[in-house]
Amino acid sequence: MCGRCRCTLRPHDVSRGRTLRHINMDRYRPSYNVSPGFNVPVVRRDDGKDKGEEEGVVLHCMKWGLVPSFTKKTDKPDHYKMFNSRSETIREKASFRRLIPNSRCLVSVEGFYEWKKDGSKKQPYYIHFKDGKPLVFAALYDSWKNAEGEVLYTFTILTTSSSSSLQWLHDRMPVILGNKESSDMWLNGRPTSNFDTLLKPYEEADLMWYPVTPAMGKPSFDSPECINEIQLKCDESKSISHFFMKKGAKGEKEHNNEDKRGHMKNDESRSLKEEKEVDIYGTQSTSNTNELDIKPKVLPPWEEPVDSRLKQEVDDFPQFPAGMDQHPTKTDHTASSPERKKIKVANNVGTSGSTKELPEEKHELGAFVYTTKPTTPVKMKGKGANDSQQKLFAYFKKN
DNA sequence: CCAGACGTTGTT
DNA sequence: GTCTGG
DNA sequence: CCAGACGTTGTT
DNA sequence: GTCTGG
Repeated sequence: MCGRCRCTLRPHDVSRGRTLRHINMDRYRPSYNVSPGFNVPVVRRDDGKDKGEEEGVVLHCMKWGLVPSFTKKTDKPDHYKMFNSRSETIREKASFRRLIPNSRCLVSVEGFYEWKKDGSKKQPYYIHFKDGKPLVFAALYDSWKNAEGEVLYTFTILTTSSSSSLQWLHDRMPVILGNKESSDMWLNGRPTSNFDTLLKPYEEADLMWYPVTPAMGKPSFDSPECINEIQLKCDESKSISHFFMKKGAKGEKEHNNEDKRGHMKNDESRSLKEEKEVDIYGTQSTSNTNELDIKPKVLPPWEEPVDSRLKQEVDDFPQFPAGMDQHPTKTDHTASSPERKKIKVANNVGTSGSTKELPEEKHELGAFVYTTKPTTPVKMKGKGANDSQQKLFAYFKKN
């Protein structure tokens, strides 16, 4: 994958010293935190037209995130939909297939970011070449004309499976053209060429990486700080262990049943700096074990845990029939009057209810009959929702 | 014939 | 634009 | 890709 | 969680 990168290169670096004709380069803004929708310089062929151009190659600033030429003129361009394209399937996909013969281009960046997922936690890493030279990505571009007649050039970065050394971080990586031969082939190859040999994971040992501040996750955070290496926090269990160690008596019961493998996993990096010593015994200084975030247990309604008492109450309800997604009304026909026990529940919450007229449908479930029909939505969360409603909301979120 | 799609990623 | 599906 | 929101009627 | 916005 490749959804964020650093491109602070000078135009001269992108064109590798060649003097190329510039197109829209005034739009280029170097950035440590480039995301889809940004203008990025790409190198592409410029055959056909002006014959006098050097090398038939231009340096063209385009927006990252492909908007196919057949996109409806009235549509709002969405650069996040196709900022990547799977190299394995570009020959099959209508949006990419037609670009392979004559719309290949090269994207040069100093490095890119990848987020490692650990359960619900995400840690960004910066990946770059050991010697700092630019990474050259294989890309495809297209142009689209909007309703005003303005032409928009966009590109998509090809992806492939990850190299063996990056597999731990992510299962996809951008297609990196690691030498002049391969980048020349992608740029200058004949329209009918088979480019399969280029569209492979980059397996050489000169790709390096290290963890960076999670603050760069915000697309507006553009600063050299994005690529500063950070010291990863210790493994959760270790931190907790230290927390208890400090408070409790030192000679007390040891926390021996913790996962002892955990802290090694989080320390993956391959950086220019000296190899870090592996802290096998967890005796590393606590100096970087920053303040433990002890959040007060005040959660917004949509994160509130289900109250066990109410959950029990709701669990007594039979499951909704499959496909029921309207606001059902439950009627307990075991009661003497059908109207006596009518409880409205909602399983699509947070929106103002459906207004379309739907026929009433009945679903029998044991002693109960569920009736689906458009009703005023039950307020389930936020200010104004009562306690019971919020708990119901939590319940339905869980199921 | 016309209508409709046309994409990747990840997965709490 | 071009392919697939009805 | 990640960040950020997640809400409305009627009127105390 | 899930949707929208950048």
